[in-house]
Amino acid sequence: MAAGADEREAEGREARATIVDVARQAGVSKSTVSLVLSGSSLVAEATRARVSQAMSDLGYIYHRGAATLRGAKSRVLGMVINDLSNPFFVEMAIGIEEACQGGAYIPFIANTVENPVRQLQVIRSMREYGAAGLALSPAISTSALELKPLVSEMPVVQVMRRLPGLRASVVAPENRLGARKAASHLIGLGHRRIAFVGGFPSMSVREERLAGYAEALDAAGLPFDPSLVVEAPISPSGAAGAAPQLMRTATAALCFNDVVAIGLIRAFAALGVAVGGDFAVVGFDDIDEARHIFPALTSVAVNGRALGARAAQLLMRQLASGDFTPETVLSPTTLVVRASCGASRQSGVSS
Amino acid sequence: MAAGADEREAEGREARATIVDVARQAGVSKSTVSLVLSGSSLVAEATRARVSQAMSDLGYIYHRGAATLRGAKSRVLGMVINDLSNPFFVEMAIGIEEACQGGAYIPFIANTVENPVRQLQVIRSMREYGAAGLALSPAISTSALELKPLVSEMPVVQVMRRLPGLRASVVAPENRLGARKAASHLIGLGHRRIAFVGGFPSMSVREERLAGYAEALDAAGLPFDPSLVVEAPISPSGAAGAAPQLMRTATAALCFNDVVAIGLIRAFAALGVAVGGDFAVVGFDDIDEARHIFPALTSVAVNGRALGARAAQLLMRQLASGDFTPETVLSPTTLVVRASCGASRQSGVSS
DNA sequence: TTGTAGGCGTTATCAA
DNA sequence: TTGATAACGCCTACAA
Repeated sequence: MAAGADEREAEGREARATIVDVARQAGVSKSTVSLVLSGSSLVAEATRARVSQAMSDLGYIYHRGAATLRGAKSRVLGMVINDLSNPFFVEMAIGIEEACQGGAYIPFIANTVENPVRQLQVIRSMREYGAAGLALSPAISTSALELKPLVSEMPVVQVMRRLPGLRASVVAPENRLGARKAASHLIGLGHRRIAFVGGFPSMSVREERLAGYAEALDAAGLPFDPSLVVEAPISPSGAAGAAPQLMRTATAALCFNDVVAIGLIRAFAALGVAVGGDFAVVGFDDIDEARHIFPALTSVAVNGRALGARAAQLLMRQLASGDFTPETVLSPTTLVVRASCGASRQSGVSS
Repeated sequence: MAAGADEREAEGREARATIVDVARQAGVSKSTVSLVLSGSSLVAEATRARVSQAMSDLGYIYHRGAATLRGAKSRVLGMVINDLSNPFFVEMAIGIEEACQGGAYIPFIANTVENPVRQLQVIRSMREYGAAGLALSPAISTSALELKPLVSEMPVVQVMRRLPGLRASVVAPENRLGARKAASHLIGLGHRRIAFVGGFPSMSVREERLAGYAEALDAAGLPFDPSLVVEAPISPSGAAGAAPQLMRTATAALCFNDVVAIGLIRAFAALGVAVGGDFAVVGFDDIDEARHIFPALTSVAVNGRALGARAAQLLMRQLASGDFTPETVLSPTTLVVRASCGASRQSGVSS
């Protein structure tokens, strides 16, 4: 008895123990071990204990590949995130993780670094390994066409960003409304030449925020001046390049997001422009640093953690029901006013 | 012919296509398809093209579970990270990812949120899914004993932190030397009551940095005063609690890391203490924000990205050679002097 | 409550 | 250069 185990211990590098080994060690059949593994109530308590003991004696590791082959359900969710160096997406990822823990799913993260090719690889890998579903924050200039065959028959929730051609759920903030609120606030403070800074035309989130910006101008009877819409990479340094131009052509900037806004504030500081006084800056997302930078950044709060949690919940609900019909969830935003927009000017302006 | 495919298209929810389906569609045997999949040069170019066409026609997805069952090697590396909300570990993760791309491995990240139980789950999952190796930055108060059986027969590289009882490679910065340099710098600036702030005794990294701090005091003939060693959670708010006490008992603080140091600077700002003037603060890691906070933070630079890259390279080398003998790699640190330590005091002090 | 007998999709071995 | 066949470890019947 237990000859297999002895053999194994004799050799240096032992082969992975299987349920057959465990069964032999515990003196039961492999079916019984399988029942123990699946937590069935059909097994006698004493038997279960013996089997568990055998498993830890042998260092048994469940072989999920074999299990999914036979049709078992996977408890793994893939999180495909475009840019983990942006704290907002880290918050979102943490929100997804927290929600998964409650639902007994286990999320694996992959960071695509805004690289569509890498994103393709990563999603393919996750499918190959049998992920049950996908939470996807697509990389910039992702092709929905390329993604489609990879994600068929699998529940996918797009978080934050959305791909126009992809038939999949969406969980996103109300970008248009949020941007409109922010721009209206700036207009209310007396600004007439307000720039929109950051991002590139292909980005859906930017289109939405830009639309809100345009709406606010329109509602106030202000002209939409294309020269005030400044494209720039979504990075602190990306915004810096735009600063010299902005200080000449505008009195305020609504930034694509906080990363851009923070870059702009730093660039202005270097140029000797007093943000909050000479120039108003508003961001989007309200990441943690917005509170701490000087001057504190006025921003449209999105709550990435809640957004991620909602996405995970939707995903798990679809997994549980087996109904993958796409849904769209928009979550509201709040304008958080701080010093960077020079709210103190308000009285002066309204006079 | 191709009846299976027709059937499939007739039904709504089709089953996953297998190599048998592909073989039928391409008019070859499944062995040939397998050869194409593994990139064998034995297959005629025309055959390969036909098979590839069939695969994309059917939306074929490789079933890695079945493959590993049969003994194929996995190209997945597990990255188990303790805290992604600390930018330093994000940098480290990005470094690992970048290095993996070069080596054709694909890394999946799991964030354990400093929770050893979750860490156990996550590592178990990665093993179950057949990860080839593990880059592990252990959660606080991880039990090496519990981890051991989970990671046997698998190459593991510990990054940044190390578990005393675990027989696995280590890639870490020279914490002791770095802390010693930082403390010596403060002593050189004339400080005599220097606190060490943040972390808890069980953490290996803290022990090393604390040792360097003690060495510097000793070398300068200063006493080691346990009341100046302040425990605190590794978070911005954790350090804040210590601030009132510190402003009474010390003139400088060497912080466990930048997150703590930044929290301390903010707390001091709220208390009206001028950091860099009344009080000197030094951090560790040199995260991006250290440059940008006011006053700019003096910090011991670690270069998380390089650290991560080195860990990944070590892991991939071990995977390639099959020799998992533990190695230890220590990478040097640099003290980056900025305003928060009040370097301007230097002349005054040396006089 | 436990045991027996396939079969899942893939790869390796051998034969053609 | 390609095809047939036997595992791999697990799960689901069904039988005992």
